[in-house]
Amino acid sequence: MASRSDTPTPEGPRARATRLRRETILDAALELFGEVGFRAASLREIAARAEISHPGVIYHFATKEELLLAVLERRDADVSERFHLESSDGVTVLRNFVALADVNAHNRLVVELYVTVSAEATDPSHPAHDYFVDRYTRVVTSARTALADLQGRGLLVDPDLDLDLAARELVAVIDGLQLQWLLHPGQVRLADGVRAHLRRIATIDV
Amino acid sequence: MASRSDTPTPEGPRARATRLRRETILDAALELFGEVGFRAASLREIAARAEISHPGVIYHFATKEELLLAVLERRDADVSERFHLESSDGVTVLRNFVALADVNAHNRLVVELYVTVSAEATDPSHPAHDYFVDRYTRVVTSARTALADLQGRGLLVDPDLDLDLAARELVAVIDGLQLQWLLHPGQVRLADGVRAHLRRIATIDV
DNA sequence: CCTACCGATCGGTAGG
DNA sequence: CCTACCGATCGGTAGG
Repeated sequence: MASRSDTPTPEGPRARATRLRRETILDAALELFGEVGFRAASLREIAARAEISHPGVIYHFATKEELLLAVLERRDADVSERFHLESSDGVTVLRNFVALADVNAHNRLVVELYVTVSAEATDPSHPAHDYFVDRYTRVVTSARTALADLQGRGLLVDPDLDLDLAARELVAVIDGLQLQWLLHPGQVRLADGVRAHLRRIATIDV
Repeated sequence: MASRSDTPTPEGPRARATRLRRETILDAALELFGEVGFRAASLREIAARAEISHPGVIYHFATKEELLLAVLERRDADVSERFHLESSDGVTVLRNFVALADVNAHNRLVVELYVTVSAEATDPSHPAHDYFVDRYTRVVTSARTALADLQGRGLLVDPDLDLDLAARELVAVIDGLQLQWLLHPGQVRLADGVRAHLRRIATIDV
């Protein structure tokens, strides 16, 4: 059985060194996957950035594919820890969408990773294809549930709003603005764009 | 001087064969660039799909980079021939955005190409980086000009709409929905999403 | 976690 | 527009 998170097993110096090394590799991989995508990224370049040999990377992550999934899962864990996109209060969820856009606007590497790899993963043979199909199902469902909550509370500008369409539009605005933000840095206001979109749909403060 | 387009120089059988061969190569390249991106696409695989040797591809397009730009330019020429995104009538321009989304919804290969390569090209070292930076400047400007026209004619829901933000949002909705459409085919209504977005902004029929 | 290595594949060139 | 070839680079393995 795993140790409780409030009384973790003490981490020895060896385990700590391994964990830090893995973090360094994940940092380098996130960076390169974002720059050139998964397929064009080489383990040797990731290894060089992590200051390790390329079989050293494979010692920690058995395959390049496993490394990509580890990068994505680490990021997911980080986001679900800091944001609550599963709350039952729709207003909270929508505010968290804006807050997440705001955080992303200060983390170009993460935005590059998601924009580049999600696009690459539209191909069914891509190793992260299933991951992104599931991810978008979850995110769109979360947006739809939030909007339905607002609809029930009379907080929508148009009470007959097409919730499926609107949920996908909200997610689309976030993704599309991120792409433009990468192409035209300094000219795109990520969080403002999402906020403006939400204000047009709901009579809430975001 | 080039021959007038209404009285073209007669095309000999040799020139015709060359043109058709180039079209075949461009078709194969569009397909593979869309599937795996520019960097991961190989000239050998493109050549195989065009049923030619890979030096044969290079005979027609000197480098892989030149081939990518030729694919994008052919597509641009096709779109600017069939749609008028530079009209001075804002309503026409916005209707053409919807019509273009509708056409794209029947051409998965083209959507894959733009979603995948535009994301990949956010990297400044990508051969199509400048192309996409310019392209988005043009498209966003076109949307902004159209919205400004509507504003002047009192056709906006919110007369104080932030035009820069709204123009980028419109383009973002189109791009974001295309990504979702590739990930969740059959569940995303591309043209409907763009139409719904426009109806929320302007009091026009689209 | 390193060095040395494997077979496969890459973009592009030479020569015809 | 083909065949044959070049040097470079790839993901992953063997052995320590």
